[in-house]
Amino acid sequence: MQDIIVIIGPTGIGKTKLSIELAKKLDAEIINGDSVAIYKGLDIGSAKPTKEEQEGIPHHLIDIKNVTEDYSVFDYQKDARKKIEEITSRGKRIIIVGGTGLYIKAALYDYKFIENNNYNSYNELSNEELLETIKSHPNFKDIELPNINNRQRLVRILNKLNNNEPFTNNKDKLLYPVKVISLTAPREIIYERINNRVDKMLANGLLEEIESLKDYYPKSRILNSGIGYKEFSDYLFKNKSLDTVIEEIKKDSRHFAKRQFTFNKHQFSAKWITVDLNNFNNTVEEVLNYIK
RNA sequence: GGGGCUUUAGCCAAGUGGUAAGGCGUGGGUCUGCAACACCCUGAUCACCGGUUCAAAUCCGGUAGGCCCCU
Repeated sequence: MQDIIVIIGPTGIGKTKLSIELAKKLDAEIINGDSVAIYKGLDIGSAKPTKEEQEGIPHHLIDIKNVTEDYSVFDYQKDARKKIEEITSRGKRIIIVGGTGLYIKAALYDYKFIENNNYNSYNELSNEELLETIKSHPNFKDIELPNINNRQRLVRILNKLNNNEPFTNNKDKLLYPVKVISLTAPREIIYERINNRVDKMLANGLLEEIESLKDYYPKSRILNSGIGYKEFSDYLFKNKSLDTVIEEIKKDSRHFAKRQFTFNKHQFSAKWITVDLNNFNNTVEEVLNYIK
């Protein structure tokens, strides 16, 4: 099997563009690695490539869910692995692109999840009590515990213990041959691009997209957590000003980009490439050289 | 020319005698079922000079910047 090309990097750095250029030259198909582009209708705010921008390259795992549906790493792991097999069997090369590091990592590495678990949110327990319950649980062994303030993770651990799920840690075991390209650029430039891109999204009709989704907000997890969407909740249902919302989206995107850097730096073993924003072809060439 | 107010980290800001809250931003980090998630860490001797005091960001005097009023 040929190496899977994986393209990661902070939001707004040009991952999508690079993936399409590469796909054209390598006769590859693209698997989306972005947790928001999974959803139908979230086009502008997720910076999903339009049909024209896709230039005829097959794109997978885009628009496969409705905003009212939930989707998780586990689902992605299954879907992505299935796509990898499928595309490989057709003899085509694969490019995985996206900003959701955990999704991509869980698909490529030997992360263990099991089917059908029961989930309890333990609303009646305080964080302290959660921690105590975990520590005194019969299945509790040497598990690394998260910070006590991290309720979300504590609840997950307790659920794992109850369901007797494995805690095996195979995060360094790769399942496929890969070449990971991690895109970077000076921080100030990325932040500037992010700010500009948000303005562009609004000019391209983000507000209309939001209005069209208004009815789904109450019961959609993704609309209340995705950057570029969640911030509009207060605009639609309270009356926060549009300007404030726009500033929040920019801020959240900048923070996100920073976290992506951290994740990519420590969770992947990658070839780091500084993007040439003045002449993107140089970057494409550089990546092609690396792949060959 | 006279009078009053003001000056705390990149920004906002609490603190009126016992040795500097907090928020934002920034930077760093964690990461196996919400991951565009959740969470952790991150900074100052308080404009400057001098005085009072065992002890001053806190009181007194002066200098400088800012704001306001009067002539």
